[in-house]
Amino acid sequence: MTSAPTPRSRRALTPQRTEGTAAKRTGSAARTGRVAAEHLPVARVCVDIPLPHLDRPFDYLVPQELDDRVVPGGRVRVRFAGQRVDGYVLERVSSSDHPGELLYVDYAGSAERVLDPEIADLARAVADRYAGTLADVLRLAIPPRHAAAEAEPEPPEPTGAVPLPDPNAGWCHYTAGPAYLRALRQGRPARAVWTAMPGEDWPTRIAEAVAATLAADRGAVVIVPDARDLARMDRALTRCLGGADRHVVLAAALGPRQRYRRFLAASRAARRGWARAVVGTRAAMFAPVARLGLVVIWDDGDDQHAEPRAPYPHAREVLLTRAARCQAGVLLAGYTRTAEGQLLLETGWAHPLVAHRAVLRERAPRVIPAADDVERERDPGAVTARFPSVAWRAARRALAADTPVLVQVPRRGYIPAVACMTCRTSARCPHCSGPLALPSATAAAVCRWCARVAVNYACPTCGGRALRASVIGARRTAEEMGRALPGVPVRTSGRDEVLDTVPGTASLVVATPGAEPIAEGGYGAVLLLDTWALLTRADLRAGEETLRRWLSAAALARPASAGGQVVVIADGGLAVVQALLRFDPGWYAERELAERRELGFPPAVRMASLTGTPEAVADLLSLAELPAGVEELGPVELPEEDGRPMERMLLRARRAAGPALARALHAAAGVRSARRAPDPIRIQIDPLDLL
DNA sequence: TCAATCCGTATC
DNA sequence: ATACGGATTGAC
Repeated sequence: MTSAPTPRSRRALTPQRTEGTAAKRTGSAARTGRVAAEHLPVARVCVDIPLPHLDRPFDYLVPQELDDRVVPGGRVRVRFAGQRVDGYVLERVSSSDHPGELLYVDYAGSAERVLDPEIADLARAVADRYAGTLADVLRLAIPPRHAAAEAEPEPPEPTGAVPLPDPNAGWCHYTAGPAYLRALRQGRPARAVWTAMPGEDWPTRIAEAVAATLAADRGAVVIVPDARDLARMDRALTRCLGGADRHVVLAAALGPRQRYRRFLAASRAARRGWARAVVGTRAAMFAPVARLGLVVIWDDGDDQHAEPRAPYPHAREVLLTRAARCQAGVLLAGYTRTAEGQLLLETGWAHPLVAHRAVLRERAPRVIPAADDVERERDPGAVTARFPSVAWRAARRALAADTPVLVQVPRRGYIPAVACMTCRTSARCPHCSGPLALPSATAAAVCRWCARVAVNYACPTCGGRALRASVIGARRTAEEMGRALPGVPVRTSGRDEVLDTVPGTASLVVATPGAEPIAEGGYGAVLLLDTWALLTRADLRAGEETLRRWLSAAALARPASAGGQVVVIADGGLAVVQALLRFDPGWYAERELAERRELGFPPAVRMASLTGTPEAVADLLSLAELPAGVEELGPVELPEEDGRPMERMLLRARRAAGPALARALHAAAGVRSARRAPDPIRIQIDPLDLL
């Protein structure tokens, strides 16, 4: 091309090309002697480069010899800015709008269509929502290629009808339960927030919902937090779907080959139009499924559902987006209800599925709150001191009845939070409602969000002026308790070793939250210890999270009629404890959401956090054309990284301004990366850890 | 007047 | 990230 004064405008007049001319204007083609494919010679490619300003398709010519391997959704290798990079073919088109010469696609390994069109579309939407790039999302969505797995033979299409679930088996105990199953059976996009009752066999209930969906010849995606839940879900699906050939289990932990193999199985089934179920941990939220009719997420409050890699999407949000785009049903499920679930109910987008009160009373264990007296904290080492007599009584009673006892102990390493010395209300910034921190024993409290110093802080609840950082740290109590209860077998289940199940006989099971084994017939007693550590976590979601953990442990107890007791060592006046006592997480979620509305926290608002060096954060902010009404909080200092100071800034916007906020941040990041700004910035939308 | 270097911009 | 073009600088 000769240099024109305004090449862009001149080239814009160039008419759309046919395949022949497209090939001719490529100089490199003449040199290499390559010829473009006759039909649809242009491939629009998403190159695997994470730079925000390159987050758009690039066009390449398809050489004749690769005609049948450069397929929409396939992988290719292309030259980009002088380097060879991988990319995905988004589509094949007859001509390009690109004014310059097109390069040829270098290489296409196989014609396997790993990027389903629905997923490409979803990935774009997710990237937009999270101010990220399509390439980053595709990296989360598509496992790395493993060539050997592509050559393996495919299983045949399963034959025979899916057994129909009985809507009166388990779902009849929930308001609108049978109607929900019926709607799925008819292929309607029924959306529900389900609060499972204690003792519920939730994998079976979910499997029934999946069976109803498959019976309507639509597909389903089920996401669970961890491998243990995945194994349970797999078993339930095998049982309810009359075999293992109608669902695919996906998990990152499988290893590269198995992982790619399973992904291919799902992908090929979807391409053939076989309605199937995919079940997995969070990466499976992007698995291709034909005619998606239902998305399910179990325990959507579990932080395992938040992807730690850019652009940090949350499985709940991805699935909701996906369902909305596909007209699919939704089942947001858990023993508890998140504020996000509550919001879906209050906007009328989803319906509640809650247990009928009478059944709940029948199934629930008895919950006994035991006062958490301040005295004990002076002597945290002594088990007996941490362990009120009510708890000992409940434990001994359960053991005497030859039933197991579950002891839930928080994990170590919670960040100390600041609370009122007198009434223990968490201390919040009077200006922005962020959490306060005590930099040192003598210094005044500082807001972790807006960095304002809270001088003369007064507790809004009791007027107290003294603050203290709660000293937290859960000790392993297993041996000590074992010593106190001689002759009783003691088991532990935690990070290092997670037990799936324990026998229904007298034993002591000490577990950290999320690692509680299921006991045959249920636990005779569940003891919730060191609850102070959970309740005062320096986390906005401390209350919700505490209830979630308590309920998942309490749900494993026997019904009160069979002697099941739950002892929670906390003040019975606290709302969280009240919610546990009444087994009413819906009530708590209402309060929680109302409070977040008042304080301006997600999901009532959209938040964005910007993390980086102070210069980088300031630079990004100066470039970003933020929508009107965005509130800037901070910045606050973070610990140094590689000897460089780091800070974090929060942006608060109305939910409706969320897309515009993400767009503005992505655009600003694009400008920065285009001019090779040295320090990167992490942009997170609605991050879980809003400290 | 020419080469070495810097800066900005595009990457198909 | 490179890669390239145009502007800028500095030595002949």
